[in-house]
Amino acid sequence: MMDRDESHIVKRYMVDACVKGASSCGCCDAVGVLRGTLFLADEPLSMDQLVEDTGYSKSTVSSNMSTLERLGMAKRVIIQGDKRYHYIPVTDPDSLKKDMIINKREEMQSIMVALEKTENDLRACENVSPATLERVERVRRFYRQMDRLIDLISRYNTEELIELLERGKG
Amino acid sequence: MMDRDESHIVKRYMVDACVKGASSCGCCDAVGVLRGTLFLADEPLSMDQLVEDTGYSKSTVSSNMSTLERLGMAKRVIIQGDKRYHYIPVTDPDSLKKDMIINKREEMQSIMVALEKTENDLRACENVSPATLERVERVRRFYRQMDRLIDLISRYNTEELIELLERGKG
DNA sequence: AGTGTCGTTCGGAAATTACCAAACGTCCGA
DNA sequence: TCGGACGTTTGGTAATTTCCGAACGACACT
Repeated sequence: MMDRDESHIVKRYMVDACVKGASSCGCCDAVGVLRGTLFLADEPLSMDQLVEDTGYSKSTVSSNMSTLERLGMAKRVIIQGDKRYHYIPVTDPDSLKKDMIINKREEMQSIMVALEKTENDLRACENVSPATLERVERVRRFYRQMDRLIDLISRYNTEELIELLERGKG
Repeated sequence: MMDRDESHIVKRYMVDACVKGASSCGCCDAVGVLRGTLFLADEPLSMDQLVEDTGYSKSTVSSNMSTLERLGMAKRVIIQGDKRYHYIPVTDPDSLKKDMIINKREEMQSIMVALEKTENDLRACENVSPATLERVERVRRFYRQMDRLIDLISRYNTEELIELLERGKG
């Protein structure tokens, strides 16, 4: 039998996992804690409940819930007869994959833009070694390829992709 | 004609791009600056040169170059008749992809381990709602799928993947 | 062994970030 | 139009992170 203290221990793993995941996207711990809490809740949580469950202040919860929303990891829902917001975790695999890819892609593209500018500037520059230019070109090709790949990946759902790649491997 | 000041401006884009990329893997700015500098160098750079070019201290360069190495973005090379280390940027697409994937995969797996523990603990727990358990299961399935997918992706090189997916799309 | 050159590690300072409490704006019902 | 319940924004503070200089250890050459 599991009492309340033990249930906190259960939460630990989930929260830790989410914190780890969050910090690897450059998010602060609070984002992970909130996501983990949301996952293990029996029902949509209001901000007050999140404040109580996590121990963070209202302002911290508010701002971090918006980043969680922006990342596509949580959603607001309306509860009938309650004017407060309530949050649910996003668990649908295809949504999660989609947002994961969208975020990664934006990253890629901003790097690509910078690489493009660099390449142009280098070409306009006289005393630059061909090797350097070649190197920048190569990296840019890499990012362009990865971007293309991510685009293609986004057009399939996960099962399709796995099947396609397993088949292709033969 | 481009003088030294203008060449610094050229560097800016590249360095900025790398800084952005670095911070999205949770690395500090110095990692990005060092990578960018390495990309635009005409030859392998010693630590002293990196210190001079970036303005960082020797200790900062040293520690951040090891993370750059760990991430597979830079490599040490031996220059004949010079006992100092020299660094070159990794620009080979397949190496870059491989390391990108390895890092992502380690991330995934540590999350999966935590999710597995959570799921087991939840099963051992009496008063947990089926909906919660279902939610955790779903997320775990997602990460398992993504891990499988990443594994498959790592078995192809980028061109093969792009071709396969373009063909599959039909 | 002694000396000089490298690279890493360590402790403290500076800068950045996360967090909180309070003030603020907004929406709804009275 | 007022009052109350919510959520967001804003300064200030505490904690973390980054960075530097100094000390240290390793290696090669004498």
